[in-house]
Amino acid sequence: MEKSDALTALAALSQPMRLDAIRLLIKAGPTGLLAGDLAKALEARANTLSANLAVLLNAKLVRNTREGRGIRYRADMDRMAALMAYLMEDCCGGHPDLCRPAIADISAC
Amino acid sequence: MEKSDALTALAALSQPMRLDAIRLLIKAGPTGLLAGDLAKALEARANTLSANLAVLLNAKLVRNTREGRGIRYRADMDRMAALMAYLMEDCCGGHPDLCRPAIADISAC
DNA sequence: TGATCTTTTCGATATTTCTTGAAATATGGA
DNA sequence: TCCATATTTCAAGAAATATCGAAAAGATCA
Repeated sequence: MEKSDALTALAALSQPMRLDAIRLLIKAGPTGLLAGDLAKALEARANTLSANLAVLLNAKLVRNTREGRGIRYRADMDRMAALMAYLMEDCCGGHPDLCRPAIADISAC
Repeated sequence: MEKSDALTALAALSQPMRLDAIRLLIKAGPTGLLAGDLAKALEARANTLSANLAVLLNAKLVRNTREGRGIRYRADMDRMAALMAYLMEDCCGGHPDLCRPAIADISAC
């Protein structure tokens, strides 16, 4: 992951509604959630949530697919894992091998 | 970690100079870096860097100690690990046990 | 086709954040 | 004490971001 991608992802996550949204999507797992259900769960207006989901989409932290009238959102777990790997890169005082395996395991969730 | 702590940490990380700074500090390990050396490495003005380090301090992602005329900064690896754990909490579709061990390992770096 | 439901887009305003120059504070040495 | 070095604090202006109401776009069903 490149620096600009990490910055975009971190900025996307650093907003209350978006942080709640992605955690709900992560919790929901591969099934994901419809935008409308997410709006209900978050007690958010449809247009505000839509704007925030667009930010998460732009950061590639979520993906969406149309499903009848609704649109289903899913968290991109690989991207989340890549972000965390970027943050911890070169940790352990120049001995990254001590950290990498642990980080790799997260992407297997 | 609570939601407000995670938001503060993510906002702190989502800025170019601060992201570079914490990664350098993580790379530097327990020794950390003097503010002045960090400023040179980042080619940043002292006051701008100081403002950004204050944001990282407020987020508790770094700590500082005076050392003669200089001030030494160190990354708080426990806090970084806690942030990542918060992000991945309840992942794996309600079976967090699959993820927790991997995340716990990161804090051992 | 027309009615309805779901979601997004647009335009405006309010708030927050970033950077900078100037000044202040703290430490160590002559 | 006086001076130089290192870092922070303050105030202000520019830029980015969040939210809202209104309206538009896409999809389904009678």
